[in-house]
Amino acid sequence: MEQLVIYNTLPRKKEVFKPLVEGNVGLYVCGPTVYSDSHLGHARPNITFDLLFRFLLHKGFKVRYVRNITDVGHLEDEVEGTGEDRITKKARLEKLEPMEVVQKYMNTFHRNMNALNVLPPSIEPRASGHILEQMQMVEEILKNGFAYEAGGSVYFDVEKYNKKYNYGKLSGRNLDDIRTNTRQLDGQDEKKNPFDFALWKKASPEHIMRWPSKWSDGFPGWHLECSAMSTKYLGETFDIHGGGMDLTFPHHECEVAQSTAALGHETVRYWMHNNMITIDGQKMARSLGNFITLDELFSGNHELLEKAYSPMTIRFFILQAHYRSTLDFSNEALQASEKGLDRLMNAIETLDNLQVSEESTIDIFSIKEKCFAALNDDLNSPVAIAHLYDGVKMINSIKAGTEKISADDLEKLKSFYNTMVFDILGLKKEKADAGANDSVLNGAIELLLKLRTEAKVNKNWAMADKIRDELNSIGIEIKDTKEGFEWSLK
RNA sequence: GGUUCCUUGGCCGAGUGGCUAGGCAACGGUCUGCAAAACCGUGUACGGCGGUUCGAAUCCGCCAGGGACCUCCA
Repeated sequence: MEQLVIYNTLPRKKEVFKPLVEGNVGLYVCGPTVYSDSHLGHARPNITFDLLFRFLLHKGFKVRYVRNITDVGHLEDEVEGTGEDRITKKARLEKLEPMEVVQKYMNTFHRNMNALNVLPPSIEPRASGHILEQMQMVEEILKNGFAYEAGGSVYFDVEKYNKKYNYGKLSGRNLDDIRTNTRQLDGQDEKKNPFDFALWKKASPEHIMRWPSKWSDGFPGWHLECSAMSTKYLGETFDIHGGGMDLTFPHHECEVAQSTAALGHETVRYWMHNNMITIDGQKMARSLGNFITLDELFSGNHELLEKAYSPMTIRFFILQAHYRSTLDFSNEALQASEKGLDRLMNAIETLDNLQVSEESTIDIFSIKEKCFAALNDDLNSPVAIAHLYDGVKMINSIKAGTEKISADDLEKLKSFYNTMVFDILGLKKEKADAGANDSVLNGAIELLLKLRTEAKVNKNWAMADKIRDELNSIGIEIKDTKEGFEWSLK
């Protein structure tokens, strides 16, 4: 099979992916901060890297996929100097224990991801469970001279680090630009420079989430957890680190700096960033308040939604755009995905009822080859899907009798669609199989349709149409075929 | 303001020097008692203005519009 090429944010170009240890891949992806419901934007990185995970598995790699849960509160409103973090604040608003908030939204996140058919990662570490590792890393950075203690907090010394290494290399900045553009915040006089960031933060008296340390009762800085946990589970050097583009700076830049400062070398070989989902051309974000939660999408319960959209519609919608492009939300676009997915799935079902011939008049091999070539080219799922539709046309043509397929090719084609659509793209059937789980219903409908066939034989069109229309209105779709009829639950 | 990215037919979205993805919608046809589904056919799109080139949506320059990051963010 061809080699996988991925776009690496660090050199800003596509590179052939070669794992550090042959046959094995270490993958780390920034997971959610669990303080509110997951929204459409969160679906993107999870589906993107789920595709990567599945594709790597398909290629035969042994993958350790680590995706963290951020459940340690971090400073939210430094301007006001309250020092209150998101999780603590939410806990007060909802009168819950902080860990209760964490559990609640983590459960929702898992439920939503499961609905989207996102495979669970190999390890899902929580920041709160790795305070020790984070403190050890602070210790290392202090020892190496790239951090300083001030008033019970520990800050990363960006200027000093930049003299030896290059702060800004990932996000394409240099320290002079950052210096002139960093907002001057209040209550930061402890820092030598405004762009220094906290490794350990002393907790204010009202701050609930806190851990004892040699510096103070406090909590780790936000960027630290990913450095500490990726190193712990994937080693001092690992293959791929993923996350949303909005995390490139400062989060990932700080991660690079911390890891380098602690270990003396960089840890990540390939950085991958997915683009944002937009709404009216603007990024969908919790902070902007323009988000639609996944539960709202699944239920249709939101003023911007014309209807409910199934999890697979959402997944397909996301896969129909390249992960490095922005993707604009709209009802029209979602409905187009819904119908398109339906057509794809119908064609796959048709594969089970095709007549085989001696010879094939179609070329199934080229579709397969093109699909894999597309995915190998930086996970170009939209192009792979486009080729799948060429196959849909073939399948329907075979059914219509204008093309032929041999038994051998049919088996290959089925196997390919199963692998590509279900295993790699991670789509699944959502429609109930026709009455399969209810033989009574099954029999009743068959009976009605036989009566309808009789009515048709007698040219009693009114009766035939009545049966069809009324079954239709209760959610059963009737299609007449040459052989008689087909029906399915809508 | 700094850095950076984008602008493709009615909508969503690939592509990125010549071979004019794909989906949805629309129109015409085939099939059908009608319908649905399916199939066949139809649309010559690349923000504007210059330049490079035999040839540009694709490269370069300028202009216009929009976004992202610079603060928490997927």
